Amino acid sequence: MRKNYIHPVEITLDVVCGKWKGVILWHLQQENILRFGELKKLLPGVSQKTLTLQLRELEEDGLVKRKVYPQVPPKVEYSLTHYGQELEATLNQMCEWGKRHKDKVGQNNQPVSQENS
Amino acid sequence: MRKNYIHPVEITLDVVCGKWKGVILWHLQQENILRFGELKKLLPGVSQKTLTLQLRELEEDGLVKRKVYPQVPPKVEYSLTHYGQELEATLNQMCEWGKRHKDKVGQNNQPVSQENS
DNA sequence: TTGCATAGTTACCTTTTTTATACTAAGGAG
DNA sequence: CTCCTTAGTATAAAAAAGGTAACTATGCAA
Repeated sequence: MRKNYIHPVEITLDVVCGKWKGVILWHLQQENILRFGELKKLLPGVSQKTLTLQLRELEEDGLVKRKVYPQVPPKVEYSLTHYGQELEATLNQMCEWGKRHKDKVGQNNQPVSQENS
Repeated sequence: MRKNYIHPVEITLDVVCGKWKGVILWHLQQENILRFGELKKLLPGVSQKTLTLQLRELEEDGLVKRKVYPQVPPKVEYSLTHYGQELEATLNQMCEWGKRHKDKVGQNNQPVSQENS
């Protein structure tokens, strides 16, 4: 157990709050099955290490299933578990809110004053 | 924007992913208006500084309104903005998922409070 | 023999986030 | 005059998260 949660929303946030987890879950929801390399291409900027770690945590939290094919070169497929699939409504809500507010977020902290020295 | 988002869900996660932000938003959604000290009591374990910082970030992201009464001792009231209120559906979804899976994520969990959505 | 393929691992480092502790302002009560 | 109140600041420290670059395994193809 990682934490004494004060409220159920924290449980959800806890498993979903990693820099890339939201997008990972979203893509797995769309595509059903994705290989490691496919995910990597879908997340421009992730490092191998970070992607591995995010996937391992999602797996540990029971959201993602990891299927390893005993081949060389390796082949690993990721998909949502039943638990992960039940996040669909939440992810959709987050997507909707995000779309509505993408123009709003973070516009009041623009460091624009470079006029005088 | 603070980041080059590759998907709208990231926007939402970005403004909601702070250690205490989920519960803060939840309580503000329930109570409409809360003073700083009331919030502090509702979040056992939070430090003054962290609570201040979380609230400042929520304010900066346009989710929370801060109303200062020019008194001594000071009185400051926090409430959700319209933007913040629009997170209601998302928060409710997260709460529901969290309740369903509190037994899954970490087995030796203390029971979470059963406030209703 | 060399090189390529995939899905990692490892060591090291920087940045971000959170915590702990002490301190402040200004009026009213005693 | 001193203490109490609230909503913070200031400073330092610790912890967590994420990034970079190099390295691994093993079968196959040239």
